[in-house]
Amino acid sequence: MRVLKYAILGLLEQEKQTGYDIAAAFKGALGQFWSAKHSQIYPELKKLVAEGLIEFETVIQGEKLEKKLYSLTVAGEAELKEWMQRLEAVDVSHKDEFMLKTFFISSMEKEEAKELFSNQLDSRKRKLDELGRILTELEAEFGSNIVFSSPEFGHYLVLTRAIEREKGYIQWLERSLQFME
Amino acid sequence: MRVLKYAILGLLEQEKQTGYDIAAAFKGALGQFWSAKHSQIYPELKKLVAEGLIEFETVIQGEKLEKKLYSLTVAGEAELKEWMQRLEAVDVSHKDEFMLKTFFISSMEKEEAKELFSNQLDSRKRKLDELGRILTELEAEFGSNIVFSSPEFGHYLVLTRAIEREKGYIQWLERSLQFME
DNA sequence: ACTAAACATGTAAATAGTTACATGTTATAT
DNA sequence: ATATAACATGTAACTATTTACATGTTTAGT
Repeated sequence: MRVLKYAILGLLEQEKQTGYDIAAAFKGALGQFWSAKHSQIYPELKKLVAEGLIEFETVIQGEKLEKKLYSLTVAGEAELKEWMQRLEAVDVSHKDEFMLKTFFISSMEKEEAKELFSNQLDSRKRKLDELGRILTELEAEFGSNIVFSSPEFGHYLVLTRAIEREKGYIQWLERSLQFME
Repeated sequence: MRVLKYAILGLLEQEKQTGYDIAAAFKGALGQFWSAKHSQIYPELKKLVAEGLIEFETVIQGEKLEKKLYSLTVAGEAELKEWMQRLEAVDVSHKDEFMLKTFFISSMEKEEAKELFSNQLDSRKRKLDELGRILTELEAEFGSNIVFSSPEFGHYLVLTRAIEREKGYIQWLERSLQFME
């Protein structure tokens, strides 16, 4: 499927940037739904250059640090657009190791299961707090007038989705814990 | 992490079964959160036998079809238990290609974006219907008295989680579409 | 001046997962 | 009888991803 290819094309469409910047982007809100390590990014960038979808200019940072600023070619823009418009089927298995354990819950003692769920609940709550803080920052910077045409609309949508996903998970964990009483 | 290893151990703890049965299990509710193809399952089974975590007896089906019924060894049971009790950190990136596209939504025309979201909404609604039917079947078979000690409690929890996940996704899609008006 | 964190780029080796190749048996419906 | 779907097991090749190895520069704080 080469999804990383499109992730990179999409990021470069927003802004000229280095491989390092791309790796950093995956550490933000985007990383909730897609990410890759630099060891995967650099070879992919090389491949995309070879395919003529992106190009780069070498820029000197400070005295001698050479960094590569990548940008989309016309062909790259076309490929990105084609992928964006594709209507793909919903993929089934969003892998989740915790839910795999849950499936096997009958092999556990009730107290063990409760501990497992409580611990997961704590982690999810902490993550929700963190996401809430990021949203607050975004709203502080752009106000509540983020609409379709705003460049940060995508960021906003992804954040709200991540937050609601956590909320849903938390509710389910709480109800499941009650169920175990 | 070798999660497939634990998926197999967990399934074998519930019941003696063949590689084919394991592949079939991933096509049910469990498959919403973990799955693997038979081409990954068979080599993993071989590896687990070599490690002494599972063993098999060859059974003749009909005239000459040899099938291998796998079961847990004592060591396998211990490994499964150890994994079940592990309190692991929530992993960040649950990869979702649609959300990746969403992040890049500002590169689209509004009408294109609406089509993308409407299409996703339809798929999600169809999936929700399907999951609802499976839950109805489960409740028809076991009634609403599925409690912690029931062997189908894990199945029930996983199904309810899958259903609520879809509901949350659908709500977010609907609100996002309204936002685009 | 010095140090630590952040910036910056790569490769190698291993593991995980998918698609394609390959084969044969058994049960069910017509 | 016969065809089809389901049962059953494997390997090969490729793609995707992670962990580890490897190196060097720049910026910001003390």
